[in-house]
Amino acid sequence: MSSFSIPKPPYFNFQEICWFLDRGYDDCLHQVSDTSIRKLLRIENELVLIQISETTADLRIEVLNCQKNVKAQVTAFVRDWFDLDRDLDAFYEHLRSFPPLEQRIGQFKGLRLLSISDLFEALAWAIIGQQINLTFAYRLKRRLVEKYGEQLLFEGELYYHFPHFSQLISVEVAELKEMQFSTRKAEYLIGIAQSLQKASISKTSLLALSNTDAMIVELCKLRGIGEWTANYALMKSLKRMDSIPYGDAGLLKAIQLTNQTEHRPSKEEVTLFFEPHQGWEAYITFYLWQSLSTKKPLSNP
DNA sequence: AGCCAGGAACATG
DNA sequence: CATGTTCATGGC
Repeated sequence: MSSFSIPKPPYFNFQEICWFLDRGYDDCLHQVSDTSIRKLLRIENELVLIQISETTADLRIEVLNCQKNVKAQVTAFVRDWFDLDRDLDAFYEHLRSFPPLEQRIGQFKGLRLLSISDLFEALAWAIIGQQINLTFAYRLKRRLVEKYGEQLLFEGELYYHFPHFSQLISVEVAELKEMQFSTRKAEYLIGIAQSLQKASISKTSLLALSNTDAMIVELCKLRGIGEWTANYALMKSLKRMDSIPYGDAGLLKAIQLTNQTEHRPSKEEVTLFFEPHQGWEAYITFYLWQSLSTKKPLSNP
């Protein structure tokens, strides 16, 4: 087992991150305990199980199952996953000018936007989550991952990795329907896997575009991807800081709570809400989601 | 029991 | 262009 450290940036709250990752849902892609997070990575055709904990100044990374030197790749993954390179000082300085919003999300200082690096995983997770409650969405994701993903048995525990899109390209709709996917979700997932296989869309091609709006246009060409899904994927996978998942049920609820209005905001009101916050839309959305979850004590390992 | 969940496609007016 | 319907199950 190898281990190494990554220095914590200013404003880093490990506990807030653990809370976001473990908001009472059954996420099969990481395990959160009192003091550490475990996650299965895929690095150069190998499954690598890592455990992340914190010391005063550092994040401590332990590679649990692998002898190879994967420090560079694991470090890169964690930096991306935890968004460690973001300067949040500027964000919190900005929030000070907006008391109602700061009151709602200022308590989450040090929470960092948790990314989903793989574009297929981000899109698939968004499609699964369309219009259903999160409890059910996590259940569907688990069924998909257990059937088509990769797994590693370590010390009697099974750890899972999200399936690569190539695992879904020749799946039948009926197969997914058996797992209680709706026909549409099944069609969307398979179709998007096929689009990625054909390379008619890719993270690289999106990154080559100049702005978020152009990326949204490209993503929305795919069946099953509308404005919400496109923005969600841009926020979680490409880290477009100006992406806004318009229409998101949680976002609308949180904006209503922030503005203390009687009704859910219209799209115009959402645009108006974010108008003064250009460049921090994704972070504000992420923090607003966190503000909706009731924190529970972390479960024992 | 009924309504809404981290929506989108498709049909219709 | 604007509105209505459908999807599928869970939680409150």
